Amino acid sequence: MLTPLIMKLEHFLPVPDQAKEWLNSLVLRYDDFPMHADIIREGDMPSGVFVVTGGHACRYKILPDGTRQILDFMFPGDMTELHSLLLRVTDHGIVTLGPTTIARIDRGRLIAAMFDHPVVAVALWWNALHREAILRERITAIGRRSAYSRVAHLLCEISERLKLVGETVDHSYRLPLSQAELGDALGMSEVYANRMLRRLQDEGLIIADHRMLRIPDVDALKEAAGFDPRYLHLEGAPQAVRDAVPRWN
Amino acid sequence: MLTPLIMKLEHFLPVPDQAKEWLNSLVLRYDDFPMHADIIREGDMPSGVFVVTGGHACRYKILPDGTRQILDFMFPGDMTELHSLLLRVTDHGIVTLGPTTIARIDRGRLIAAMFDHPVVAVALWWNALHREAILRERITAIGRRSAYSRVAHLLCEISERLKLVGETVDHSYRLPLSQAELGDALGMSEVYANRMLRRLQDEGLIIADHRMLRIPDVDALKEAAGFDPRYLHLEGAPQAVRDAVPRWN
DNA sequence: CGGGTCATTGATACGTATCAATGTGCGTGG
DNA sequence: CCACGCACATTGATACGTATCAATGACCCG
Repeated sequence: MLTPLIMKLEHFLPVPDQAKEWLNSLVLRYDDFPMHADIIREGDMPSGVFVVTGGHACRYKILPDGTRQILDFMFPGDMTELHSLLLRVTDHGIVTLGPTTIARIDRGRLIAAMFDHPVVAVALWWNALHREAILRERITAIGRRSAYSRVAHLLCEISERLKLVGETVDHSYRLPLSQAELGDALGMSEVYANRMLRRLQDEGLIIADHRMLRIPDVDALKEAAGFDPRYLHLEGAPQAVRDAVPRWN
Repeated sequence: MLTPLIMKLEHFLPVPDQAKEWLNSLVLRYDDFPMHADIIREGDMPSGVFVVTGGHACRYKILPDGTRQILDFMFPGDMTELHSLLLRVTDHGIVTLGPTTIARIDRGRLIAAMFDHPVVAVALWWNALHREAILRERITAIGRRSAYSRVAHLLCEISERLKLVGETVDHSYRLPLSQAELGDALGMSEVYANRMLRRLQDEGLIIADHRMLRIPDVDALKEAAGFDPRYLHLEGAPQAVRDAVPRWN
């Protein structure tokens, strides 16, 4: 079931039951991947659209010298774009962070029938803008924030994103990353990522045990991170869009 | 006229004359801005869609400590997304780098009538993917490349992007940036950006005078940059899309 | 119970920021 | 037409953030 995707879209705009069923009907099949399995390799002919329905993955690039940059995370509800239709090769790979389930989507029907379900089309469009905003914020973080703030910032972002799909319980969640992966995502070394995490703990901003993370004082962590959640655009659709929905059905 | 936008889209897919006229008919008016003028300020209610038709601008964010990160450049032919329709506030500003002309687009007609011109819809979609790929590559560069490679890489990217809209003459072009702006785009200080440019010159990889830039040996510069142009997706539409176009008209 | 992945810590090297000063070109007003 | 001011480029000296290397410890799974 595409439940996480629907949960996410509903934060933007209420999705009618009929459209939910339609979305679910686009699933061709579900595939399970083990930890650290490539779903897409850079330079592949892009494959179809898919949605993460369980587990966690990330987009990444490998540089000539072998280092890796993680570009973005894919949590439940996150999906790939239509690269598959419009491009000849992918410019990045996607790898699982742990055991992961994806739903493969019928691309043709998705495109063709989005016209029949404008609510969904609009919600997916919002989703694309949301994703792009996350990329921009990552650029800002890596370019201009200290390592310390960057780690804090990413922890805030992950918290918000997991909350969208119900993977947090009051400001604590299971962090689906190793410290090496955290470093690769933030453009720093594994060792330094460790030190920044440690400092956040020592200062009481987070409580981490194994990979369970608790944020005792959200505002304090946001302060350290310079985190302003507006870039995630979680306020829901503007009134003009809500007003237009009935006309679309 | 939206000539630069059309030039760019045609690198992806031939655009019928009729669709070109239609695109041009969407322009509500043209606005001129002087150097260093804000077109959009962060936190504004997003304004409509616009296309840069002359001059150069950039998207940016300002951090709490006053530093700036430039997120992306907007060259002729580059346009804003439909933030205006779906979001409540913008998450970044847009400022001109020099005197700049923009074409304001009739958003309503753009959306409504894209259905009538699927070729344009698809080309604009490609354009969005192209832009997103640039953001991902910037993350990679800032996160994992040395300052030296980053500068070289950006010079390569700008060269390719300006070539798309006819602003290069065999591997030389006018760089529309100050060194401070270069630093802000690449997450480094102005002083260090200067030093890396200088080193590129000393090593004969670029020839720069004022803001005219010549690349005497493109392959050498690409080598230093670790630049692989595939991420720009300039190969044009896959055959499947080209085949579908006649059906859409 | 052994081997592997992941977390942790210390010592040291190096890339890049910062501060401060000087140089260069250019537009503007007197 | 010159002189001034201003933005931008350049350079040197120094401080500091972060990478790297290397070793040890903790945990998990088969």
